[in-house]
Amino acid sequence: MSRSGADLALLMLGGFRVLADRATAELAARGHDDVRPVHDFALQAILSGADSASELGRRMSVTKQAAAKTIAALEERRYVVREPDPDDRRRMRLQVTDHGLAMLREGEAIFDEMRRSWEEQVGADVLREVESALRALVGDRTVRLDSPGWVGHELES
Amino acid sequence: MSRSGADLALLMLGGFRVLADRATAELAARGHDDVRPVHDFALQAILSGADSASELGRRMSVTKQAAAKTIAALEERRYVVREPDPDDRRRMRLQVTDHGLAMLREGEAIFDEMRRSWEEQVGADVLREVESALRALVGDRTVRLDSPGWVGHELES
DNA sequence: GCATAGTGGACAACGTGGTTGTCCTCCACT
DNA sequence: AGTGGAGGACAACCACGTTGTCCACTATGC
Repeated sequence: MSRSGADLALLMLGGFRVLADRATAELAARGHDDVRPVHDFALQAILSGADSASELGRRMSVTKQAAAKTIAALEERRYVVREPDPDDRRRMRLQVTDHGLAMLREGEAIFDEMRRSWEEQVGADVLREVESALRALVGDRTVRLDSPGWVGHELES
Repeated sequence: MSRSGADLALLMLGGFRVLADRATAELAARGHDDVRPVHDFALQAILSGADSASELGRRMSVTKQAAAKTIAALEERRYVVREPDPDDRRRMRLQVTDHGLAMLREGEAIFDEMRRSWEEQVGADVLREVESALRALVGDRTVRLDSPGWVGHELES
């Protein structure tokens, strides 16, 4: 096979999609429907300090407008609240709600569980190698999440 | 770190994106601008027998409408031509042009070269393990390519 | 031979998650 | 006080999917 390079790329995309699709389904099963990993990741970023739209945009390497849309979605689903910043009247400070924290915890557990089960399947040392090899490939780049659509699909069972 | 599961997913996405972005840039540098890996993959599928919109849709696990749009893009860029099928007057038979073949060859070479260089970086046996571990995760699922936007960005250098 | 079911394809409307571009408010600095 | 820059909102647009509908044609069954 001479498509090995392309296949490899597809394999990575496939791996991500499998994980993301399962996580979406599992999250839905646990009561957080209509949530996709983007939301989880964004929430994570907000929690770890990206408390404004502009800042969130920077962290996720998307425009502030895109970040604002994500935030609007999160707000609508009650994962975050926005309140005017008393110190800077331009800003709307973001705050993760309890509901958001719960979702975050669920997401974390789901992803960790998937990792664990894969580890069981292929072996701990192989997984370690996979991770470090991927890290070598990806380097220090921030992983951008601007991938509309990649995750909004049903499992194909 | 307790985000290891989520990080792992992100790592895969990141790996894919690094590969895809580089391929896009490299393809552009070689005269095929405005081509993204989707096009390469679709062309590949057409070449290997998916010679109609419906069939292409089936192979790529998208609707025939989506496939038709991809085909329209490929046709516009002169990578394929559509001509009426003399035996079945409903069909428009697809044919990859020389220009398309050239792009395919370039794409292949680029992906293979990236694979080779990664192999050099992490070692051949590690790469083999990565591939088989990923294959174990992905399973027999067809990797869907319905990932709008994931690849149309500039490298961040 | 002919009605009916199914397939290929086109068109339109829509959804999602991005992008630019513009504008306004407010902060910060000279 | 005036000016530059940051935060944010709004609108238009793009890419790439999705449904839904419709038509032309093929294939099948009586």
